[in-house]
Amino acid sequence: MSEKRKRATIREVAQATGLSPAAVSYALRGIQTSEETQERVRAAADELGYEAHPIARALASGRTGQVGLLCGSLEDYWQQSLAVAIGRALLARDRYALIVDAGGDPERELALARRLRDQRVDGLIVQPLDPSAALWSELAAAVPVVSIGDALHGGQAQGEVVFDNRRGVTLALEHLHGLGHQRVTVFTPTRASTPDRPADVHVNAEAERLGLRVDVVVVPQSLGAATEVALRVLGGPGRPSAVFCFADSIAYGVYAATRELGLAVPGDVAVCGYDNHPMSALLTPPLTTVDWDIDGIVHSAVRLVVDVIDGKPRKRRVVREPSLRVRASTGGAPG
Amino acid sequence: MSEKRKRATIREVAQATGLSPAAVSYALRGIQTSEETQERVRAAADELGYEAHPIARALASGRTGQVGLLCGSLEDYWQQSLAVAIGRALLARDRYALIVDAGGDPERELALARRLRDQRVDGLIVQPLDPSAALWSELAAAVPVVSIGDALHGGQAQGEVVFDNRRGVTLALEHLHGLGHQRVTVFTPTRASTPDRPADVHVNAEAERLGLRVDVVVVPQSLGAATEVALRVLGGPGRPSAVFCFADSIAYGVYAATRELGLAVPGDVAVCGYDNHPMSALLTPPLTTVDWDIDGIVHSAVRLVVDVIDGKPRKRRVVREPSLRVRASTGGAPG
DNA sequence: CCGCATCAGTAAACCGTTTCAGTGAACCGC
DNA sequence: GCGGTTCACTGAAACGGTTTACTGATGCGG
Repeated sequence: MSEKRKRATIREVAQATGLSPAAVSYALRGIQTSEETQERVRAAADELGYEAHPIARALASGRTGQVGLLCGSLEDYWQQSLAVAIGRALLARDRYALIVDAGGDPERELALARRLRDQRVDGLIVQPLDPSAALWSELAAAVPVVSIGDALHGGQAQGEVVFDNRRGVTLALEHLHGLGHQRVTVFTPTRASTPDRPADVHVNAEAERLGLRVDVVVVPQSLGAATEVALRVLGGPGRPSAVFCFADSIAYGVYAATRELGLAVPGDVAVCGYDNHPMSALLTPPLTTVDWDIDGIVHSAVRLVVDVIDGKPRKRRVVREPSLRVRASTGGAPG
Repeated sequence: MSEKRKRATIREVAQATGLSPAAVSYALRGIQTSEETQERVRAAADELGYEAHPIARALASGRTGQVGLLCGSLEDYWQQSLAVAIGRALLARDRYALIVDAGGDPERELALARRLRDQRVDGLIVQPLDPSAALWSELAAAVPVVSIGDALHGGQAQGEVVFDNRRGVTLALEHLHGLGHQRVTVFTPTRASTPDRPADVHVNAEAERLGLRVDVVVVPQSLGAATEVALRVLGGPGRPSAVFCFADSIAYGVYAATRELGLAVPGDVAVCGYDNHPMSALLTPPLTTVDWDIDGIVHSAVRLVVDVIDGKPRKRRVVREPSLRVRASTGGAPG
């Protein structure tokens, strides 16, 4: 039941030190003041328990210290891990993350991006569902944008952590092809159809090159929905001998379906994922998947956005290369 | 390359309508003004593309529209799901969540709680690692606090979503006892030792009642760390016939350990979890676990915090009851 | 027709910083 | 010893809303 005592303001610190509020503001930021004054001000601030009011500071300075994080779909466990890690990394740099989730809906993605800009975030990290949307250039003009995964079209983003999805697809399909599979069903999460859409471009190109027959099926990003779709595909006639899932979370749904259908993995159907979520190694059989070095991605994205915000010029574009983790779900390794 | 055009301010809307800024402020909030004026103001605001500046609003009104969410450890997958769901629910109520992660460290928890208060969040949802810390009462005096899980001591929280952990422990231990186990190792995540600590109180009480021998082992909340501890416990002499993990994530580590050690679940060791994360049903064997109805928890917590912020009196305390999902990992069901 | 509310709206203060445009004083080279 | 910088600091103006105190007009009961 402590009384709600008012916090000290910069004016009180100014009064206590006999300086002007402006001088206190400068001193606490270590600029435009003598060492001695800074020391004196710090002492008085500590004494009074003064801490700058972040809202007032944001209004005056135009910087909120908050970064928007716009995720394609947080139903996806890997994206959850990514979001958590980014939030943590931002906090370590004294920034707060505003995490929002488009739920796989490109329109919602754009609406949320607008909302974040209207909240005056200092920067935006986005995993674009629709990299080609015209809105991105408008947004990038108002706030620094860093993209993760697919690059925004036209290079509007101030920073990019690009996934070499072409390489990822190649790794997966070559692996399946090398194991003798002729027909592969590809499960890909909902996305806006764009020229870069991996499932449309890379998959078809790579399949053609390898002489592989592929069927692309769009799957909502949730365990339940993925399970349902997988039940239909694997339970129906003309079951493929292998499936390639464009997210480990989708592969988890496939596992649920194979269990329900009594199919053996990889005996009846081989499964390959994408992301390498930690749980993937724990499944039975462990999931073969394309690994993306989440730490490096997080580090690059946060560094890019913070540097752009702070006005430091820095490499704008980082390309990430995947690697294949071969495990038992494709029969490519002992189980 | 659209130019960074300045946004309209309330003064411009006032000018356009021939009203005072105050009147515009009132009109847009639908108070103290005639219907007709409100309509006229709305039209002008739309015309100018005016949208209130959230920072300025926050400074003047003292409300930021942001709610802090302080998680015990986001290494835990269930807590990740909880955080995501709470963030989504808050957004649906036009609030942003500031999600931070104590990483299992009670001191860090308190430091972060302070930081969130200093950020001027309107409210705080917390999954307390240390419900007994004196700081809570100081915090609760400054900002509405809603606890999830263990209740804060002394009833300082303005809202509580309480987990009946005693019941959860009873369900798990009775189940294992009923299957004939005599010795159970309990893996519990790091927490401050408090009078309410479930592992200390409920487990011991229940074990005594059932005539069960239990060993409590504290485990850091991460898959890797849990695996390591489990390897030591299950690989050493005197292996228990059953383990009870106070979080499904820990059970995942146990699964990894049993795999490495070549132990059969539940044949060599039965495993029971706590949380019922969706992945738990997908493991081989599916994990028996204590289920907590995450949707209800999220709904209650968000409703409590929002109502307190909005000054609506509401039931302060909600108690959640768990149920046991019996699956094959304890041999209690066909696998 | 008086006294008292109520209503719709206004002017100004306020929220607590940062930043801009000075201003003396000290210091510099010459 | 003089013009020009640099240094350390000040006063006031932002930043863009909300809130408080007040005002004139209208309505209403008696």
